[in-house]
Amino acid sequence: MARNVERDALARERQRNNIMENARELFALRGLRGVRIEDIAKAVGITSANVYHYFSSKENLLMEVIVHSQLVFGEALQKLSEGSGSPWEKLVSLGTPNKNRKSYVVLLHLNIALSDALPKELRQQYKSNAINNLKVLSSIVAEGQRQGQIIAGDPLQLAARYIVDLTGFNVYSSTNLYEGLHFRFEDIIAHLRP
Amino acid sequence: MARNVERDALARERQRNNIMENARELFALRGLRGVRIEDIAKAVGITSANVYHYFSSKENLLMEVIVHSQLVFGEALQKLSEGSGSPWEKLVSLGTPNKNRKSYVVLLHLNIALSDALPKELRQQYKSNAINNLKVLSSIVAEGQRQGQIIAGDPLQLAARYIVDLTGFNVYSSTNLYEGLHFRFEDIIAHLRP
Amino acid sequence: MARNVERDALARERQRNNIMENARELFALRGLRGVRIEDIAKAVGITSANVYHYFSSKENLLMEVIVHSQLVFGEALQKLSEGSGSPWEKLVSLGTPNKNRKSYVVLLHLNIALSDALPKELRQQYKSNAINNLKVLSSIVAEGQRQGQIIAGDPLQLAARYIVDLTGFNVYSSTNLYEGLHFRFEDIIAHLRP
Amino acid sequence: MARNVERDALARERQRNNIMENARELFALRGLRGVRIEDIAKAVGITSANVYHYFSSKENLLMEVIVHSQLVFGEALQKLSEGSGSPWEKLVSLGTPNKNRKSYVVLLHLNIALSDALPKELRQQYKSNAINNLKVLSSIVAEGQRQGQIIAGDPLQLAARYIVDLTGFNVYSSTNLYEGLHFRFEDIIAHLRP
DNA sequence: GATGAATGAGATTTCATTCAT
DNA sequence: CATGAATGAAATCTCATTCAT
Repeated sequence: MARNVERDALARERQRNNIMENARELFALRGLRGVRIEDIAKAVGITSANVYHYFSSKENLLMEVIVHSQLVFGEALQKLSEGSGSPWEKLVSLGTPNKNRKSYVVLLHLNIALSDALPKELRQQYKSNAINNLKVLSSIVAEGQRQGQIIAGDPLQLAARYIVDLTGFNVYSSTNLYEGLHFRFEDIIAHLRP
Repeated sequence: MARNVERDALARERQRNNIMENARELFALRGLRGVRIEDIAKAVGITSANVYHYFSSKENLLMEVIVHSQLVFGEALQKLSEGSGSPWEKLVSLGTPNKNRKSYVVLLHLNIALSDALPKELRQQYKSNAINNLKVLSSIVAEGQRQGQIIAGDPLQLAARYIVDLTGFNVYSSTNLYEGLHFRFEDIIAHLRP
Repeated sequence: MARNVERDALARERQRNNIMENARELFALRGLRGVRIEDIAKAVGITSANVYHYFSSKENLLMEVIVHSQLVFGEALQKLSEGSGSPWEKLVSLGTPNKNRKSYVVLLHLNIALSDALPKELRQQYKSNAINNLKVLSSIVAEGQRQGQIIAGDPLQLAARYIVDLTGFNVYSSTNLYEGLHFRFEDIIAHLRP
Repeated sequence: MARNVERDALARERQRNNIMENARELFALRGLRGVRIEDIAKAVGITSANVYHYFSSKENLLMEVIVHSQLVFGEALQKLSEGSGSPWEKLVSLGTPNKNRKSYVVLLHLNIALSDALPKELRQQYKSNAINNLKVLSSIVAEGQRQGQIIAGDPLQLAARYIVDLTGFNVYSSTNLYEGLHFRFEDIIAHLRP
């Protein structure tokens, strides 16, 4: 019995994540307001009504997606920071496309979309999380500097600069406007090397 | 009888542009679904119904805004290209915030938001216009190379790289996530200098 | 000066008729409510606004069209009744397609449409005009009976019966549903011959 | 889980028919533009919004009503054709007012009103269905001829002639213009008797 | 949990009508 | 007269959300 309860809770959590991931992708592609509950439901393969078994409202789903995305990103960042590999490799890997790359695009979009139309509170929380993430990033940068892989300068400022590059690279890559003209992320951030 | 056909046509065109410009700002920040026709109408100072005197639908308005924005950007670019001033100054000025900067952000947003859900035809047209614009940009780059202001390399590739930077800078600036950490565009593209 | 006034009045009257005729045709084809002022204006080759120089409202235009149509039909009927030609020929000619046939189709449609959604007053007036017209028709029938061209019976009832045939024939002809299966009106009303 | 798919499908179909039948009556009397979705919804006893759960647009609803009406008429005709009773009785019953009579009037109206402004495709389909129905009718006529109840002649042509009469009779009856002057359908088609 | 039906609130769109030129 | 612009009122349509099954 207890087993079933646990199993149910697990299944529920899995479905919640499933929904959030689909929602995140859609929010990323079409903007926070450009997505209908039904779009998300369809992507997941369930009905709109069923979404409400997992999230109390669209607003709530949106918030959870934002927070969750940031959390996931933050965790990945932390893990990356603590993991093995040289700082430079870490920085490169963050921007290099792979199966997880989409998440960053999403974050990106959310950033953008956030500039308007979102509860102050959430926006504030989002901002402070972002800054925390930036600090983790800056620690990688600092370590890179120590190892002579990164140019000198305020690590936080350099981390922000790195974000500019990451952003530009991701948007450029995902819009895919100029066919034939591609970049490797490591070239984009090459100017950070000494 | 008392009508002046030319004047009418001009007034109409002016009002269309007026609406498009207001719509652009709003679409840029909130996306198609995040903007009500009434929002646009209010921004212009007319009635919702009157918007339909100029555009057949919200969807159509968006399309026209996209094309129009690109056109305006292209013209500005062309004018800049032909104008006086050093190539480097031209490149810097394009990214430096001023009353027109928003337009570029918009272009950006539209690019992104609409990578999905855009009529193939328009997307194709958009792409080809974008490439034309890129060519103009590359001519500025080439001139810069001739004058020793820009590093060597394929001008088109460098122009694309410039777009990456411009994009990153614009998004970073407009999201305004990390208060206190700002950049000047000329620093962002400094790596293009010899 | 007086000349000009007259001429103006005449021109005005002509334009009014022009509008009414176009309106009648459209009302006939699409129903009383299926026509927008702009449809009528377009058919005439003027603007919607200009229609209001001739008719105070759509409602008013509709009324005038109805009354006018009936009037025209009544006059034609009267003239036919008083004209030369045998009664049978007269009855045949009324239903036989020619450049004026459309009017009858219109009348027809109006009849139908009238069954709903029209001011009581107008409907009443329309009905009484219709009955007057029926009486004129019945006088032709009666004359036909005197001349041995029409079967015996109450002329009014026979006239009504004639209307049934005329209606059926006109609708059948104008819908043009069964290609290849056509009728001549005189065959439709052949049963009225002795 | 607690859902019964078959039952759901059936209920849906029933509700769709319910809406279509109510819509048909209204469209018949007032045409597409003369009927608001809310009128239909009210007649059915549901909300306007709910109508869109079953039909994608008012236009679409009209189309479906047209097709459906024809289908229903065709089925009734077929059943009548195969049923017991003499051919003559069958022909008479089709035109004799009863709870279903309105449907035919509707068909009529739609025919007329839509001769204009109807998608070519639908119009074509409508025509071919109409001809099929006419053939069924002609089989009744032919049987009537065999039994000596109908005059000689091409059954199809006679069936078409019957339609003229039916049309005229229905329109005449439903407009109700000449009070006191009524007909029985069997008298209208008496000329088809030998 | 999952679904289809149903809804209220709100956004888009239409249209008869007015008005300044 | 004639027109294009503008509008208010109303209709169409969308969508997040609830509910019975």
